[in-house]
Amino acid sequence: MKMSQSFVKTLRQASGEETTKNGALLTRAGYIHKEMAGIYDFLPLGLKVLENIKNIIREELNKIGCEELLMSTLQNPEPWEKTNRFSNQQVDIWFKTELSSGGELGLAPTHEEPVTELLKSYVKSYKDLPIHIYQFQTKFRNEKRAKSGILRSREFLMKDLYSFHTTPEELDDYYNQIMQIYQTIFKRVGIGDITYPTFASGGIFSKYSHEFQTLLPVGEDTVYYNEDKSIVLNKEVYSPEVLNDLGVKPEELQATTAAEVGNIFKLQTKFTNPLGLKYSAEDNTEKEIYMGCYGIGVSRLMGVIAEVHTDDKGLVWPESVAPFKYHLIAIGDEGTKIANELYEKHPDQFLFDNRDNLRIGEKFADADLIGLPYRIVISDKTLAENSVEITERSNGKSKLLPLKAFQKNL
RNA sequence: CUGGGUGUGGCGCAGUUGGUAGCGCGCGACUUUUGGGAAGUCGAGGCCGCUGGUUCAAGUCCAGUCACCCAGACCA
Repeated sequence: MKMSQSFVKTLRQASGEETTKNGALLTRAGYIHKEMAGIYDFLPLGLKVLENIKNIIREELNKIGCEELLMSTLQNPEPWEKTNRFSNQQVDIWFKTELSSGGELGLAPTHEEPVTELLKSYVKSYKDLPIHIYQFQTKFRNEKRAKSGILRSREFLMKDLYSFHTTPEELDDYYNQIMQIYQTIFKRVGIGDITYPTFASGGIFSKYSHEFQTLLPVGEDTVYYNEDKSIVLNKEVYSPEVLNDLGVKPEELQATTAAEVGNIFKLQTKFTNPLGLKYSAEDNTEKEIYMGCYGIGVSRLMGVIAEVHTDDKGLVWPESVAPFKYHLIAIGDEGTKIANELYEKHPDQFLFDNRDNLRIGEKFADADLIGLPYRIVISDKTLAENSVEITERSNGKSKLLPLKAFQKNL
């Protein structure tokens, strides 16, 4: 991407409305733009980060045979009425709209009902199970208080996976498998060391669900954790009974704030029964289907990664999710010529700051702010040694690399 | 939703006892600069969130309303 051709500009100061690092830095660096409270646009760089995160999740889920689909956002009230989740009294975060003919519609806050309803058309026999399907989809939740940049939005991107099984044991196995996969995903996007599976309330059908909590000052949950035993539990389930269950004593736990980046539930038959999703077993009797759901807030995850990976100069993206690997800057006529050639050969690898008439300091400052893993400078100085200068964003260390060797590795 | 705070050029802010709006940055043109956010000259840009009221006169006072921020509550 050539910066001269992008409509996006970096900002020296973020709007005072953004009080968190993720909100302020992502805005200043041109990744996101706020429309309203909790409603954001993802600009070209921000979209690339989202896509990188999505691809990591996709790779991991596809490895274990999950199928991706894309369901509708507009919701028919009927299935939701069967589980008593369409009324504003029961679920107070609905955005609702209507057909021109007057019928009421909802904008999906989650997808348990429609996905269960969908499968009624396809699941008949034990031979059709298990099923694991997921999507990346925009969800709408009318939060009373959106806040913290893109950590708590009213419109956000979510990965939601649903699994359907013939037995509770099979659901348990699958749930445990997802627990592992999630940890791989969070590791790959660069927050593995501070993200923990966390005991949280499991609703009526299972004692616990698991949240994936990233320990973070701006997080809105309080969790208790014990690093040695690798135990983390949400404040909402903190009780003598639960501590006993988990085998920890109160004095072994430390309280801290955390941001929830994922949540997995064993739903059992909570949705399949009321919606009438059943299957015929080998003996031709009708049987219940056991369901699980597994979410990752993708746009929130981007915010959490941004919140964690920063320094006083700006963002410091992990290479796995960075919008580009290299931030390319040329100095002088010859440097510009070589940089252009390099860019034309590998346009996907570089964010090329080819803006005219900008002082070099400004370009460096923007490179730091935008936070790509490596900054490449090509100038008369480096070309005198047939080299480029490569600087790691994470530690600021620079070295010269022979131009040919650098090109070879692209 | 409760409590507190804030809405004034693109961004950050100032605006006194009511008298017709200003600063910094940014933006445009030109000149000189060019390895860490340059300097000069000239210039553009504002229904002071919105609606109503008081007044000869409202950014300023009053009422209503919308939006935004913070804390809390909520988060299936």
